[in-house]
Parts: sequence; structure tokens; C-alpha cells
Amino acid sequence: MFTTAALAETAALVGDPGRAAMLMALMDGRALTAAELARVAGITPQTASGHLARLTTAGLLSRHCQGRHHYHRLASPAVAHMLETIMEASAAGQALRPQRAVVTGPRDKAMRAARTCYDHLAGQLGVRLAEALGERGYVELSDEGGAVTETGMEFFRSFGLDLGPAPARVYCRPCLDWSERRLHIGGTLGAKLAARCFALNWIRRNSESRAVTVTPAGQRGFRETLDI
Amino acid sequence: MFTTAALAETAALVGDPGRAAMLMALMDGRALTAAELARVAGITPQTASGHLARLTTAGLLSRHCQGRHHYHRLASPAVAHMLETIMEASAAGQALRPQRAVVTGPRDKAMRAARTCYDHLAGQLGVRLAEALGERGYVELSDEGGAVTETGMEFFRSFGLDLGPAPARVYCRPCLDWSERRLHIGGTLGAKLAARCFALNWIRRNSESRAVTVTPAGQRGFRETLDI
DNA sequence: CAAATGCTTCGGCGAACGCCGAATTAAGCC
DNA sequence: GGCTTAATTCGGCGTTCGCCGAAGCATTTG
Repeated sequence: MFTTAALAETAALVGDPGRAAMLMALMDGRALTAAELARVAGITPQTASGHLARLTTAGLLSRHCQGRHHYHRLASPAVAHMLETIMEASAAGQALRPQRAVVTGPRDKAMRAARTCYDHLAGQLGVRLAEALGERGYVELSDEGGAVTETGMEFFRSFGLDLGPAPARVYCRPCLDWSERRLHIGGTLGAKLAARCFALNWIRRNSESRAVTVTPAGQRGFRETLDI
Repeated sequence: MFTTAALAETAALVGDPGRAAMLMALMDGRALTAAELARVAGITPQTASGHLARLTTAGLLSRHCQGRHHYHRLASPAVAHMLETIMEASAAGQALRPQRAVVTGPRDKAMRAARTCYDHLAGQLGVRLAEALGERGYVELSDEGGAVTETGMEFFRSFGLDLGPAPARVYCRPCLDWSERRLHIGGTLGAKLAARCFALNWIRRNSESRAVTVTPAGQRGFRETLDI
């Protein structure tokens, strides 16, 4: 059947360690060059080139050439969503299995603490953020959907977020965190929230990974506004 | 890094045509025996046995032995969600590519018309259902979340659905249909809706695939209640 | 107890694919 | 025009992995 073949094809593309590493590196929405991607994947440029070509023709990546640099990014949020979902199912599977010792290096630690999830915040920071917003009644989260409350709308506006006209009452897609196994806030609200935190210099991107670090200003800001 | 390896591992499991076919066959939430799965995948039982063992130890499937029959089912809704999301990203990728001729056999046609998506309805029927419910103001859908309205709660109760106590206002997770590229209703509401339609004998499972057929009673019922 | 059925394990075959070295093209820089 | 760097293409090597035939366990049936 047609659909099954497409499923296997796409999954097989993600199923290679080298390609998976490159896709993960692109999870924060930035565009990286072929050489950078080769490095994070731990393979030679010529090997990476082949992988990138396949990912691009499959429509998982989009490329954009500028001079002699070829920039690659995820073709759509759908791809990022797919990757997070695979990690989620994977984590759910591991949880059921006998606990294999998971070696958590410092890199992993930073990722678990705070990272970007395509365009919004995840990790412990994302979870704490979602909890604090929930406790204060600014958003209502469940496994299945999320909603911004009236007081939440006011709060976000005062925080500098333009959520647009009111009609779409539901802005936030809850997103199950694969390291914390708890909900954090994605969707449009999550993206705008993350962007605002970057703009306020509360958090800063890590140059090497999707991990983000909370700045001193951020420590203060998060404590003052949400007590987290 | 740990997380990347897990991503590749899980994706590689889905990336084999045989395993993908078996997973797709389990997408409607039923449990199938090893022999049945071997048949749908077009491989011999001993090959299927190996695949099923790997999928089970990875936590994607759960098995449950009854006499000499070994029943397999998806380990969790997270796995079903992952599969749908991969198809979605795959479809999005294909849409960007030059239109390759997609051969749509009668099997595909039935699938596109109406099918189950783990526990709720998808395909053209699912989309029409979502549209009708939206037009009547029973649910509010967006790409990011969905909500049941007050009048919707009444309607669903009158339709025979027990949605439980009111607190969780948001019941329905919109689910992007990979064949229609439009939203349909998943989540708890979607599952209960589908179950009710089966109970009313409005729709019937196809023995060979996830496709469902609308019965004459269903034709009448859908027209009378929602004019679809 | 013997036969049949469903499932699994083992062993070897073959194809697919990831990998890199070497060579080629293209863009910037002196 | 040379030199460096980025990216790609090509060719061949090696491993991995899916596949099936044959055999081995369990469970049900006569």
C-alpha cells in the first residue's frame, strides 16, 4: 500500500544515527551549513553531503544556498513535531523496560535543564514555566489541549506578548517533555513566550546545542514574575 | 549523546517496510496475532517473529499470550501518535515535491474515505464530522487545540456520550489528517464519538484494514443529526 | 500418546547501505 | 591568475540486516 511505504521511507531516513544527529541539531529551528552538520554527526563532509541530499529530496529539510555555504533547516514545524513525537514514544518505551543505566553527561544535564523545542522552551525550565502559569490560572493544560484564560490574556499582554485578536481562545498546545515526562507549553503561545524571554535576555542560546542557559537577569525575572 | 541514539533506534525500527506494515495494521488499536501480522506484512512467520520481538523489547508493542496465540498491540497511544505524525511529516514533504503520480487503488480509496486513527475516526468522514461539529458551534478547532463549547456539551450528552465531569473544558485534540490535510477530532472526545458510532452501528470495521464503512443506518444518522 | 498448530530460534545467504579516499566543481580571497 | 575553503560526485570496501529453510518448543486436539 502507498501509505505504508511512505511511513517506512521517512522513518528509515530518521533511523540512521548520522542523519538523526543532524536532524536533532536542527531542532531549534536554526539553519546550519553542511560542514557544521557533518561535525555534529561525527562523519566526514562527503558522507554528510549524501545524507543531506536524501533528506532534502524527501522534503524533511530545506536548503538555501548563500555563496559557497549551503544552509540546511528543517523543512517545516511538522518535521520538528515528528522528531519530538518519536523521542516521546521512545522514552515511553524505555520507561516500561527494565531501567537501563542512563549515562547522563554534563551535556545531557544542560539539555535536561533547559532547551529549545523548535521554537519554544522545554526541559525543566519549560515544565516549571508551564506549572507556574497553570498554578496562577493563566493557562489550563491537560494531556489533550490547552487554553489561555481571561486573566492569562491580560498577563501575557503585560508581559509584552501580542497574542493577536481574541477569537482563537486556545493558543497553547501542550507538549510532552521527553526528558521530564511532563507537559510544557508549545504552540503559538510557547513560541512567543520563548521569543520574548530571548528578547529580554532572560535566556541565552548555547552555541553548541539546543540547551539554553538562564542568565542572572532571567533568574531575577522568572522569580519576580512567576516565582520560579 | 543519549537522546540522539534513542531517536535513531526507534525510527530505524519503524523504518523497515515489514515492521511499518505491521505497525500500521495495529493502528486501529486492536491486538493481532503474529501470523496475522506476518500476512499483512507479506513475510514468513519466522521473519515476523524476529521483528515482533524487537518491537516488543523496544517498548513499541506489548504482547499478551493466550494459549498458543500471541497477541500484539501498540504499547501506548504515544506510539500511535508517533506513527500518525511521521505520516504527516511525510505527506507534508511529498506535497512540497514535484507531484509524483500517486496510484490510488480501491484499498487506498476506502482508507481515504473513512478509517480509524487508533481510537477515533479519520479520513473524509472524520474531516466532515469535524467540520459539521464546528459549523454548529459544538466544538472550536484550530491547528493548536480544540475546545468543546457549552452547547456542544449538551449535544454530545444528548448523543449518548458521557464526557464526565465538566472541569476539563478541553477535550478534543485536533489531529491533522494525512490524506485530507485537514483537521479532524481526536483525543477523548474523538474516541468516545467513534465508540458511540460503532455502538449505534453507524459504521463498521473493515476486516482487512483500518478503513471503516458507513452503514445505511449511519448514512441516515449522520444526515439527521449533523447533515453530513 | 500422537498429530497438528502457532510461535520461536538458529544458520547461512544476499542485497542494501553507510562509510571514507580521491577527484571535481564552485565560490571567495590574496 | 593562483590559493584556500565549501560542497559535491564517484568508486570500492565492509558491515549490517532482512530474509527464508530447517529444526525446536509450547499448546491444543483427536
